[in-house]
Amino acid sequence: MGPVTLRDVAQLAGVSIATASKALNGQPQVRASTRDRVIRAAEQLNFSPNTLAQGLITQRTGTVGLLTSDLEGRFSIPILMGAEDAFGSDQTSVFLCDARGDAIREKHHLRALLSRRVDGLIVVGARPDARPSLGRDLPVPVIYAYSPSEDPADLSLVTDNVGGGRLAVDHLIRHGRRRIAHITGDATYGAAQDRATGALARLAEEGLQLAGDQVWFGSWSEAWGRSATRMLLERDPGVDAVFAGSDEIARGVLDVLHQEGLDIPQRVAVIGFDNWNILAANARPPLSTIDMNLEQLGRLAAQRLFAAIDGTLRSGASAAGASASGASASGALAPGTETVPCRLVTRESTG
Amino acid sequence: MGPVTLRDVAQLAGVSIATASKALNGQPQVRASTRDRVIRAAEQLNFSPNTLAQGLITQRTGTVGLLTSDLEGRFSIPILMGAEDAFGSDQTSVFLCDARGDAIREKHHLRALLSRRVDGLIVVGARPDARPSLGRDLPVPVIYAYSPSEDPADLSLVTDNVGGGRLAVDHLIRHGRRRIAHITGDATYGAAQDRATGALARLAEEGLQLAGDQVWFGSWSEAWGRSATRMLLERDPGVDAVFAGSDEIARGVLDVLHQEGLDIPQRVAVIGFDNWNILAANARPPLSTIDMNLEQLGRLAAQRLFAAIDGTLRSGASAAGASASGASASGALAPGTETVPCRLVTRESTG
DNA sequence: TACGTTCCTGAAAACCTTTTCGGCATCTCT
DNA sequence: AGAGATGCCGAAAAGGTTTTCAGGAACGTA
Repeated sequence: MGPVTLRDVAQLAGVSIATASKALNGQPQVRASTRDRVIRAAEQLNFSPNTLAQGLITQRTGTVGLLTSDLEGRFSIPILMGAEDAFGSDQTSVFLCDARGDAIREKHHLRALLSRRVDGLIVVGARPDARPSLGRDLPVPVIYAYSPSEDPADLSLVTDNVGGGRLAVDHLIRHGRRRIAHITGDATYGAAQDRATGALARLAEEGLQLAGDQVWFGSWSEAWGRSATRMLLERDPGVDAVFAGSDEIARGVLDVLHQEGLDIPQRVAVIGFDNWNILAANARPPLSTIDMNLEQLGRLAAQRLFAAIDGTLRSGASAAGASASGASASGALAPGTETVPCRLVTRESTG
Repeated sequence: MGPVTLRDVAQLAGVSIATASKALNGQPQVRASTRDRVIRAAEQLNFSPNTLAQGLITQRTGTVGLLTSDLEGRFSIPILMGAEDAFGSDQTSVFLCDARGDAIREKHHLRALLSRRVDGLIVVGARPDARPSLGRDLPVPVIYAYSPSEDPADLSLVTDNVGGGRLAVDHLIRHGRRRIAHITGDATYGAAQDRATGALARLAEEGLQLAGDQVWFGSWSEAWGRSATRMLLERDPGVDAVFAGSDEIARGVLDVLHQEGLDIPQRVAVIGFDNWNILAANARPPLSTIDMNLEQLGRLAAQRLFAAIDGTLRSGASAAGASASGASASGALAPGTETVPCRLVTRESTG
């Protein structure tokens, strides 16, 4: 006995397959009593429709592919969660594919997803810098999240790193800090540059100079946070606040400040970036930080994608005979780069 | 122009759909020259078969569901990665569903996955303790990873926490430590109990007592690691090694040891648990720890699942007429709980 | 030449659902 | 009572593939 099909339900209810289908899908042309009979039969048999067959005919599978290069990383997961709950579990299921940063594997996954007839794709990169586009002529809409696409014709959703940097420094200034340093990660990351840009802009508005007279670029590690802090204290012992480019770096900063016996936040305030909970919330003292709102970014990506899917379906249906203009489905997506603002999370490290 | 179908390929190659199908699937009853023509046509059109249609007829979708309750957590991700690469991206795609720890949402997801006709399921819990079974009469094989199922008829794959505890203490003993303390997390977690059990067993073999005369149960946080260490040092100042139940706790331990000016590892060695890289590798000094081999666990889960799927298909096919014994597909899985050993990762915190 | 093999190909059924459209019965209105 | 409208239902096609089975061609043999 295989799985129960619509035929079984129809038979039990004493109607045709067509009627059973209409009854279960809420089509109006079914008498109320008939509908009830069908629904009861379906419940009794614990019927659930075969989505493969549905997808085959409706040309819509209710699945999306999430193509990431950063599974172990902390970026794709919140995005995934945001996407998941925006889609709603009954409607849409998510295929998760990790390309491990390998372009070939990515192509493989892409092909597999397309042959599974996903309705759309979300691409999540491993770093916030631009990444190659999957191409313009895909049969489904694509959204790039976190890492923007290099092709401006694609729709990308990214964190507002400039705004985040500004937000961090603004917070420090509001707490009366005047001698603010910035220790951050790898200078080749656009995110590092952007955060520094935002920070400097806010300082300039206030007529302030950066403490230590430079942005301390290095690596995204606790060790770099430690050594940079030592150098900083040597060059500018009067520093009263540090904006760290990541929570990891901030942990290193805290560590050295403790060693030097400098009270936090009395003597020096510290703010991080990422709101990586395990690091920030457990720090001593708990770390104020900038949250990139990645879940919101994921939700937004899902919403945009949804809209695009509906759009292509409608336009695809109506334009089928009228136009054969372009195979691309991305027409439904307003191209460009959308920016999601950051959010300040205050804890005790800034008072 | 919709997606290219087998009909298009057949037409271009000048054969029937049936022949095209056989040619592409490596069926023997096709002349070599014909096969070539079909393959070239398929390549030229960039054909990829509609997996929905394939699944509909072969009764096999090449998809599995991964049902987790711990997405943001660090446990499901490595397992997911292990599963992903064991499946091989061309063959199998993974639906990822996060139930957020809610049983109702889990039911929802389960229903959705079944109606998508996944070939199998992997269930990953949020804590290492037993969780309710999804039930015995599911139409596909199910494997429980990390959290075992409460039903012994299911197949569960879990970490060997007892062995891990033993491994940690053994490592400390081999480095000449005799006064070993154990600070760990919530006593209601089976994992905490098991790790302690393993640790105590190894100590007993050596005729040693636990330093501080007790296992320090508390919470899985850095803060607890700090306060427990202070209490420990007060009660037993001569302690020369600490086995922490998690890397978070270990970070707290390190912190206080630094404050007290006790050299690590000279004066006190510290070992953690989890090998949570961001915490362990960046610690000062880098933290020795126990790795739970979660990726391997994921790979193993995928392999077992694969075997079960093949098994049910074959037996399902051959037994279809002969027997109508049970609807359950799990007959192909040897039930019980399989245990995956832990692995020692040595860094500088133990010398 | 007639017949039996062996090879290859194609028509058609099957998988399960949705949707269109024709048809029957029941009403409504004159 | 007859004509038209309305409400419900079912037959059938469609979606893209796999697989079975029948039949045609080519070949070898008697």
